[in-house]
Amino acid sequence: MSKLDEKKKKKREALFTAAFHLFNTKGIRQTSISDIAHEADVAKGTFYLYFKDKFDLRDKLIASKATQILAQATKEVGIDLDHLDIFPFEDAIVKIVDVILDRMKREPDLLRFITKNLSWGAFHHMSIEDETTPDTIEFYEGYHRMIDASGRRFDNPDLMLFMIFELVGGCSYQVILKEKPVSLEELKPSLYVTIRDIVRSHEIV
Amino acid sequence: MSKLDEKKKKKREALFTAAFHLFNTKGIRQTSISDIAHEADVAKGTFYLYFKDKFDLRDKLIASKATQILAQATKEVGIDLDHLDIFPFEDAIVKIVDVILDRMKREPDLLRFITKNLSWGAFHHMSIEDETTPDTIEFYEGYHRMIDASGRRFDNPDLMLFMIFELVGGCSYQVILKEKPVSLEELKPSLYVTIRDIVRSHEIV
Amino acid sequence: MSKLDEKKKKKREALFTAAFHLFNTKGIRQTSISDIAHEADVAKGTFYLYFKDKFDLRDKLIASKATQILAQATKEVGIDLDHLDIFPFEDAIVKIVDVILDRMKREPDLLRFITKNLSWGAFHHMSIEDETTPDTIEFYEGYHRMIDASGRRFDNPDLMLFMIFELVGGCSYQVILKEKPVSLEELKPSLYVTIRDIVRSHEIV
Amino acid sequence: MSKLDEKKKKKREALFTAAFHLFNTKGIRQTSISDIAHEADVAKGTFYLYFKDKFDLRDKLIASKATQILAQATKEVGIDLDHLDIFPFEDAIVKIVDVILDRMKREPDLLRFITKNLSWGAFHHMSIEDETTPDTIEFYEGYHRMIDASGRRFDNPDLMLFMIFELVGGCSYQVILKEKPVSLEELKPSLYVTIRDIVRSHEIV
DNA sequence: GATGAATGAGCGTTCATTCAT
DNA sequence: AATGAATGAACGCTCATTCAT
Repeated sequence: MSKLDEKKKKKREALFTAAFHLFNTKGIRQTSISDIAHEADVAKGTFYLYFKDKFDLRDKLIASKATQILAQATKEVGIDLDHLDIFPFEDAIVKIVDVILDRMKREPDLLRFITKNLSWGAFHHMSIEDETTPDTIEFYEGYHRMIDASGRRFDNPDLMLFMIFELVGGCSYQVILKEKPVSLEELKPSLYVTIRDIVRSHEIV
Repeated sequence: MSKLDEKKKKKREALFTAAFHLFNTKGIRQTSISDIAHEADVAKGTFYLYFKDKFDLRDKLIASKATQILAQATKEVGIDLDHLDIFPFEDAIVKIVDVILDRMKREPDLLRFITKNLSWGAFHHMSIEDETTPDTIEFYEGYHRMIDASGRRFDNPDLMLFMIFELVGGCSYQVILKEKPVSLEELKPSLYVTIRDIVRSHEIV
Repeated sequence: MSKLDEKKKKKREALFTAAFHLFNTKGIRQTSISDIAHEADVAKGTFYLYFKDKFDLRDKLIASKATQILAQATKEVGIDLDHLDIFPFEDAIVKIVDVILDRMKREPDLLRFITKNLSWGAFHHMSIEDETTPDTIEFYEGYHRMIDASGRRFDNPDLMLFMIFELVGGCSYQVILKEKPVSLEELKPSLYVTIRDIVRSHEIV
Repeated sequence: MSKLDEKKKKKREALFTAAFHLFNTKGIRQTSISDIAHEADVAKGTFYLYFKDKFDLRDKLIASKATQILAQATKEVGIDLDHLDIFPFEDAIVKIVDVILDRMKREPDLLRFITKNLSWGAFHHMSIEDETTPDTIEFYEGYHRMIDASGRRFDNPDLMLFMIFELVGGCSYQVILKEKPVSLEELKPSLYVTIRDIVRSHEIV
């Protein structure tokens, strides 16, 4: 990568960082492009060299963050697709969710930002675009490979994932950020039982 | 109610209707107070006699709509709190959800508007404020009375409701509005099985 | 007219005056709406209550000025439509042109502003809109009445007027503002001869 | 001419062509230097190596186009300055105008562009600058040579040319582009009669 | 000479809010 | 209570111009 390209990457990164901070601090609506540029230490016009507008930036930011979270969680769990029998499928899913929830607990800003904006649709079609990094694996693909490796059959794996996704997403926001109606540690057992129920109820025996 | 009070009620209603229409048509951000006043056929200044600002109106609109939906659904299902044994508790919940989902299917605007904004927190603390009408029953209270009447015991009824709420809310948005990843009719069986699973897993036997 | 309407009229007038001055001083391109509002002593936002944008104002200004000039000139010449035989048709036209040229000489700003923008098309279709004042007569109509009253016949009165119009308009700009290639007094005889030639060449004998 | 000079000429030409196209398509005001550079396939910075700004380019473009039109028309008419008696002076002028009008009819973009911007002053002082090509003759000079060759005397040849110029310029714009108030073919006879009238009225007998 | 990333002043426009009527 | 003209801060965005490469 040339020196100039590196500098461009830096600027883009700076805008990302600044925007993420401001979106979380003041909310997206109260954050002006001026604010972002100022915080990123670039001129206002520079913003427009990288993003169409505030919402373009937001979308790219979400895609980038969400992909990264999923990739990192999957990696951290250390699933071995070749020996998934040791590791029952449900356990793998629950573990990934657990890792993600813990991370969200540590980084509530990330949660606040992601949950408000990420949905199944966005996720499903998320073209990881130019945010792809070497260690990014496409989560959705990985999920299907996990199912194949598990040797089990499900009537509608997409629906199954979707329901887990929405359940986890919906619950975690309230619980982690407001501790309402219960704390995260209180939620987990119930949540994981339900995840297992969802998996079980979709299995074809 | 005096003539004047009636006229005021009308203005307020007109503002509600106009706002609901515009929020759904152009989105809340692109809707100005000017737009709302214009569509409601009142002067701009009049808006401020009824609402603090656009978001005040939105919040009151949500509370009003959500309460009304829940109340109407509960009523339509015709639960007899004195004979809930005839009517197993899970069936009551599922029925209510079913009625709501069907209504949302018919009124996607309502869904779009509500889901984007309503969450457990909002719901739980929803001060029904001045929107209460004689036939509005507080859903949350009703829920607890249903549990009492069922004669069964649950470890954390609030958490149980919360999980059902988030699951249904999260899934319905995507499914009804985008038919992704499945159609509403395909979702229902899985969803209802999971709701029953949630109820069962919270029961103390 | 109510007091409020009067105030509105004043504001509009102030914007007109300010814009006319600035357009002539700095040119239309270099004049910002901010400038106009500032000079008119109104807030920037007020501008938009009266005009769509700078060019809307310009168009209305042109229509207003042009109509007024033509009306005033026609009036000043004191043509008696009932006794146009005393006053040969050519003489009437030349007299009107003469009055206008003299006025333009006195008010070069007006010339600068009008000539750059006014053309046959604009003139012909000039809906005098809301600029109409009691003493404004539609020049175009008046022209046709003059022809009728003259008792003479022309093959294409519109073309005749058009040619005179373009000739006078084109020549006057350069001559009055730059005194190139001749002075106004040197131009007049040639110009009037040509106007008479144009009239003569269109007459059906 | 060296290879490098040729390349430079090409760039300049490309900028001219791009600008002419864009000025006609979107209007001069809506055309940015960025647009021009992009369409000409050169970098934005390169623009400044050839022109001071947008208006510098425009002026040079006008000069170039106008000169070329006049030169080409004069050439096409094939006036023989040594035998102008065969070819009465009026006929020469009318012929040149005729050739130009026909060309404008075929290339309305050219007309739109030229007329809006060219006037006697611009023309008279048009320093043909670096646009001169071997076959370009200075029209203004040529005009005076034509008069000399005709053996006739005029009181003010410059004024005469000026009036013809403004008359033709003013009329052609409306007529060719809008066909108002008459078509080009309907205009021509009247226009040519008036041109001859102008010439005659300036002749010293 | 050519490039195009970066700049930042400046523009048009919107709009919540006020207040005299 | 109702109005809607007036305000002016604030915003998104453009773009001519510069300059390091």
